[in-house]
Amino acid sequence: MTDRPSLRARGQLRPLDRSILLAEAPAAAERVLGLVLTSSIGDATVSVRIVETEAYRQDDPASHSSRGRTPTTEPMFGPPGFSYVYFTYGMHHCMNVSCEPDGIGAAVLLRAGVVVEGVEAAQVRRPGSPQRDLARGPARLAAALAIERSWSGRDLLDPAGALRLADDGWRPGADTIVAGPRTGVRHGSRTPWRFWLDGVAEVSPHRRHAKAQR
DNA sequence: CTACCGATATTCT
DNA sequence: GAATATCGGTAGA
Repeated sequence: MTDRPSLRARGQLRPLDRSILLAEAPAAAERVLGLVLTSSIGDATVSVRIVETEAYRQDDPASHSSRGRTPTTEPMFGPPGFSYVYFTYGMHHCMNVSCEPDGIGAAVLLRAGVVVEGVEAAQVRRPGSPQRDLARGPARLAAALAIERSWSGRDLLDPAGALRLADDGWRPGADTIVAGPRTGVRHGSRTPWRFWLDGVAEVSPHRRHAKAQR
């Protein structure tokens, strides 16, 4: 069980080394756990500590990049450390961080976070939500941080950007990271490319795709 | 807790 | 037309 105080404590934010995202998507997805994503979109600043991720690669039928480079999936094919935001089910946005070298279509989906700054602003964006659920799930996380598709393709490692990913000095212990099958995917549902921090209440409940196969 | 369902836009067949 | 990297509601165990 990861102790709760460590999830909320904040040290000095340091810029990330882009090379940590140069890794293959599953390794990059593990490395993103524990990092802090900050949004200064609109008139509020909201930060979350990432506690759940999923890896998507080019040779993977569940990945948006598997059917080639398109204008929407372009950020997945660019250099590591850029945002890829997609719109799905007619109403939800989801946020990814590109990984792997320039030219390869891969990214880490940010599935859940603990709000460590700007709880009040997040509550305004997600009225009626219990605090635990403010960023529990990829579309909820995007909503809490006011991320929409216009924020796709941004460099998250630019310390002056409105959307930025950083390390505040806290890192999860290797023995607190758990892996399992990805949530809601129809193809490739047996690949254990979902990663989360053990025992953290803000991790989203696992949902199988209704017609999951392979 | 699990299971189902409807809402809804973009992309693919 | 059909499918979808989801969510929030309701119903039931």
